[in-house]
Parts: sequence; C-alpha cells; structure tokens
Amino acid sequence: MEGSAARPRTRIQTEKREAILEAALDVFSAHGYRGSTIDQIAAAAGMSKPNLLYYFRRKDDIYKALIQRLLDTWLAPLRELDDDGDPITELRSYIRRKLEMARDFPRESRLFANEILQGAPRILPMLEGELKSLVDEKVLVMKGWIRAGKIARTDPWHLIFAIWATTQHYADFDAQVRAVLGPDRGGDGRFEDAARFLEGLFIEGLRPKR
Amino acid sequence: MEGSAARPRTRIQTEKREAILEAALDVFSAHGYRGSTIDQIAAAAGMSKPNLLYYFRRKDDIYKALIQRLLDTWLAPLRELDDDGDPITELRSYIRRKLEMARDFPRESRLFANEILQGAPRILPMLEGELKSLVDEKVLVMKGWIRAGKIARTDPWHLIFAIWATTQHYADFDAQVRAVLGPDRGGDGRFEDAARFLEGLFIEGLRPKR
DNA sequence: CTAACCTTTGTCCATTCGGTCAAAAATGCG
DNA sequence: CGCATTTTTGACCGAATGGACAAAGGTTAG
Repeated sequence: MEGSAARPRTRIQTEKREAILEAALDVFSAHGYRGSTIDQIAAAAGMSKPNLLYYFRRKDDIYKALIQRLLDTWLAPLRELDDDGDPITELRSYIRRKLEMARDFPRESRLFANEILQGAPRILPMLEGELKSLVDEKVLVMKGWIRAGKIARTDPWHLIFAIWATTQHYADFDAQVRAVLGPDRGGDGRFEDAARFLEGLFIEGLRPKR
Repeated sequence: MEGSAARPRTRIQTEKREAILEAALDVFSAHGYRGSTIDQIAAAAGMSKPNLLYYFRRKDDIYKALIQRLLDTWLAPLRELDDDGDPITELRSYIRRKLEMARDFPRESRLFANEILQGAPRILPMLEGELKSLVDEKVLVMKGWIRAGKIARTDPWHLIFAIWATTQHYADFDAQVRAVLGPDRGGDGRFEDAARFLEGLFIEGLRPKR
C-alpha cells in the first residue's frame, strides 16, 4: 500500500535514506516536527534540500518513515517481559532495560514524547493498535502474577504507565534533571542512582522496614 | 529591568493581556512554541494580530509572561510539603496534589513539558535558580525523615523526580494513556485509579505482603 | 562506448509568519 | 462637548519555509 509499484532500492538509495533518517532523528527530536526544517535535516545529512526531497518527497514522509522504523525498537523492552520468569526479577529487568533505553536512546524517547505531547496526531492508530495490543497482553501476564500472589494486588495498566513515566523522564526531562541535580550530582552517575532508586521504589516502596 | 518607565495598566490593558495569556496557554500547550503562530493566539483571544501585538510586542514576550505567571502555581504543591507533618502522610498528599494538578491544569503541564523537552532554552535560569533552591530545601526535609527512620532510606532527588514523572504523565501523555486504556477504562475514572495505584506503589511497593 | 537510468543541483514559486506603520475608531477626562 | 490619549485595524514588508522543476552530472549494463 505504498505507491503502486515496488521500489527497487539501489545501493545509493539505501545509504542516503539511512543518512537522512539519522539526521532527521537528530533534528526532529531536538525541535519537534513544526520546529524542524527540511534545510536543517538536509544540512545535517550533508546534502542539498532538493537532493533530500528526491529521497523523501515530503517532510511528513521523513517523519513517518522515522517513526515506523523506531516503533519496534521502542517496544522491544516490554515485549521481552517474560510470563515464565520470576515476576519480581522480570519487572526489575524491565525497569532496567527501559532506563538503559532512556540513557542510550534519548533522541528516540524525545521524538515519541514530542509526538504524544501534541496529541499524537500522526501515530494515534499505532498507539491504539500495536501498542494497546502489546500492553493488553502484558497486563494479562501481570494479572496472572497477582492471582498467584507473586506481586502485590495492583493495577497493571498504571504500573506500566509508572514504569514508562519514571524511566523516560530521564531522557525527556533531561534538561530539568541536570538543572536540579547541579553539576556534581548531574554527571554520568545519575543513571546509576536512578536505577538503584527505582528498584527500591518499585519493589519495596517508601514505608520503612520496621 | 523591563523598559525604562513603569506601566500604568489601564482596565482594558489588564483585561486584554489576561485574555491573550489565556489564549496563548491554549495554543502554546497544544503546539509548542515554534508550532504556534501569533495569528492563532490572536484568533483564540478574539482579536486581530496587530491588536495583540499592541499588548505584547513580540511572540516571545507572550511566552515569557505566560511562563513567569505560571511558575508559582506550578511549584505550589512542592512548597506545601511540610517538614512538621507525618512524612508518609505528607508524601501521600503531595502525590495527590500533583495528580490533581495534572487533571485540572493539563495545559500548564504540557507547556512546561514542551519547553523542557527542547532543552528548556528559555527557562533554564529558572530551573537552575528557583526550582533547584526549592528542591534542595525539600531534599533536606526528606533527609531528616530518613534519618528519623520515618521513611525508607532512599534518594530524595530521585524520589521527587519519580513523583513528578508519574503524576505529570497523566497530563503530558494523555493521548497515549487514553489510547492504551481504551474507551471503557480511559474515561474520567482514570485519575481515581491512578491515585489509588500511585499511593500503593510509593508507600508499599510491589512486593507482596506476608 | 553509449544509451538508459539514477542522482544532484540551481533556480524559482507560493505561502506562511513575525512584525511594522499610519490612519481610523473608541475611550476617558475636564 | 471637545480634546488628548488609548485602542483597533487594514495594508504592507522581508525573511523563512515547503516544495516543484528542468537541466546538468554520474553510474551502469549491454
């Protein structure tokens, strides 16, 4: 359903399209869709604007291709949540994986955050489709864990939201995190600190033992 | 430091400036700074563009005035965190207040989110100044609670981040929350569910009792 | 080598956008 | 009322932006 004929993709096309998407990730994640210009992306990709438009005919096409390509990567951590593993361990691992994503792929995180902030105008179908299905599936897994008494009785949907929120916060709100922590605590160690904290929070909560 | 002479503010000026800021909150929070146009704001405020520019001479002036006016409101919940109260109760209340803000002032939440996502170019000084001071102060309060054994040994900075992240998530990522919950669970009850969930999470964690 | 195809570029265009300006309309005050 | 001040508007401008296009420059297969 993308043009009437198949696309034969030459070597150059593959390479250039890749370079454009990489540049577009940089630009879109930093300035949002409306805040980014084709010229910026072209410059970042090391080519002229008309040349870029030869590979993607519209600005919107770049954006869509980018999001399409990223969605799988983005959902991978949740997909790995294993029904058969030990529940507490599985959740711990999921939180760790998500936090690593925030650390290693902040541009991807910000791209999605930007899109959703504006009401997800271009990806709402994906959220209601792929994403919802995946979440529904994992919610069932968690409900099983609750029934088995392996984790506390809690709301699986909101648990997933809480994990998303707390981990992605370190990518999306990085500027604020750094500003508040200051130069000393805001260095590279902040992800270690966050990992330790989140583990304690999600597993044990704040009430003091004894 | 804003013009050499004081501004006498007539009645009409007060009213119109108010209307403009209200309209600007609507527009800026929905589309971000670059994504919003003066025409949109003027239309939303029910006046012509040149007329709007009579009250705020630049687009940036509107934005700055808006943020300035909102910052106090935004930080109020944290300010209320009371050193002398019962720690668990205080934290519970803080979470509830923040969640109410996400429910009742989603535009304000999205405005700040948008700004910080782009690296907080226009409000970084405020984050490093007012916000950091307030956080530093409350961190000391929490450290006192920890020393007194009233809450678990945890990282107060990241605790604050976690509360911000989980509560604001329901405003900033509303589109995603609704998409994932679907029409039935995504209705008005979602804030009640979130409140119950977050209380359980922060206080008790996920490990099952017994 | 050469013809067919792919890639790149300079130029151009219409629209949008932030902002100006002078003149008209409304308001308020003595 | 009459005059000064404030408010509103229509017309306009330059810069930026998304995109079109045809011509020029490369690449590759026969």
